[in-house]
Amino acid sequence: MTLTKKKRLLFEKQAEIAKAIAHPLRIAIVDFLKDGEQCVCDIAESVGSERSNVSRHLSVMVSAGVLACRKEGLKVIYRLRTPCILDFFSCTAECLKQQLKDTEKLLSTL
Amino acid sequence: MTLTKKKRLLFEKQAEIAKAIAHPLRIAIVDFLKDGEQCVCDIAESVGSERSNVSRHLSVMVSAGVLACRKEGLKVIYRLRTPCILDFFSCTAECLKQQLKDTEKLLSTL
DNA sequence: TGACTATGTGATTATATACTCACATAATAG
DNA sequence: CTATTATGTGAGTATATAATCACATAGTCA
Repeated sequence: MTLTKKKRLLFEKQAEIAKAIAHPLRIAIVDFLKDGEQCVCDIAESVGSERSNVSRHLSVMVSAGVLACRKEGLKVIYRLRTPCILDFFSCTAECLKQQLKDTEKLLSTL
Repeated sequence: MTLTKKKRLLFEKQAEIAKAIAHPLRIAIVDFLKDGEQCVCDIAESVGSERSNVSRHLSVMVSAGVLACRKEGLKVIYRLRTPCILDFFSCTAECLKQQLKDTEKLLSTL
């Protein structure tokens, strides 16, 4: 137990944000929202899942502070709250590239 | 089902990477490793958890491609494999700031 | 008002994950 | 060889998460 309470709390918050995008469907949602806000029904159609399920995923991401939403008539429109979330995508790309590179290096020694 | 197989696979990989850091202890580990590689025993002491538990968390992160490791005598030394993972930390900071800002805005209307 | 549409939620079930303990493995030193 | 240390793993339990279905709510329009 060498972590301070402050750090511990920060790490929990950070983990909550990471958790909020740690699901293929939620990644798909974030990807879909990168070009602008969308309603639940369009999001559901885009990612190919039930509305009730999508609605739950959306609320998780709102709770974590990844998404924000507003009502517009019958619809609820969701949007990314911080564009930096998209940086995560380029990092994952780098991770996957690095994985590929390491695999190639391993294979070349055989 | 409007997602292509290719996108679906990519989103799964990305989610796996996100999952790999979506835990307070794993965030703590990544934070500890930002200044350089470390062995399991030192990591365990730093984050304040059992070695067996830490070992499991480490293997999850290696599988996802977030960490890499090497043996050195009795010890196994872990390190971040892609520095961009640390960018996630600044993004979460931005998310938390934004949350605070929104809360303040809400309170000011009362 | 009633019909319709979009969204959210309760309850259930299935699955995944985390933690602990005891034990196994591997490297090293004597 | 034995003892020691660092690490990893199997099994069990507890908890968290996801998906589905049925239903509730809220806004719109005739």
